[in-house]
Amino acid sequence: MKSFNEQIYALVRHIPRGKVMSYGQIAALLEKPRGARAVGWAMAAAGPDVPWHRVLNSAGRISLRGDMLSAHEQRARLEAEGVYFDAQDDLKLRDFKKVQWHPSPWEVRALVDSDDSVDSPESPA
DNA sequence: CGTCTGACGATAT
DNA sequence: TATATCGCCAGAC
Repeated sequence: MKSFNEQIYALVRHIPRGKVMSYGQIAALLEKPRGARAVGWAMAAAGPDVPWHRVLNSAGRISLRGDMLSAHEQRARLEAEGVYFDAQDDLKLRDFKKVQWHPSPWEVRALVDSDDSVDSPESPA
């Protein structure tokens, strides 16, 4: 059984381009309904192969880490995938519900189990 | 080990 | 509807 972190990365790696998910949603799909904060922690330590920018909070808004730079980069990456932001709140998605990915629980387990990627930079070929 | 921290989230005010 | 609080999980010390 993969660790919670590994499962998180495996799932996030499979979020389709132009789609997003919330921290709590990811935790719930991995059978830890109250593990949203842990997901955020995992994103902070995510490697370059993890599309961390496709993960937002439950309000469909970018969560800040203190500096605004990372938030700005996250927004830029999402816009590059065709995701639009609210004109009133530049960190909030315009149509969060429409771009949110809703994989079924069994689909999630299947892709998490089949994902053999590892977090370390040196993945065995 | 116990304690504190944080890219969260639901509830109470 | 907009803050303030409190609970949770994995890690860092």
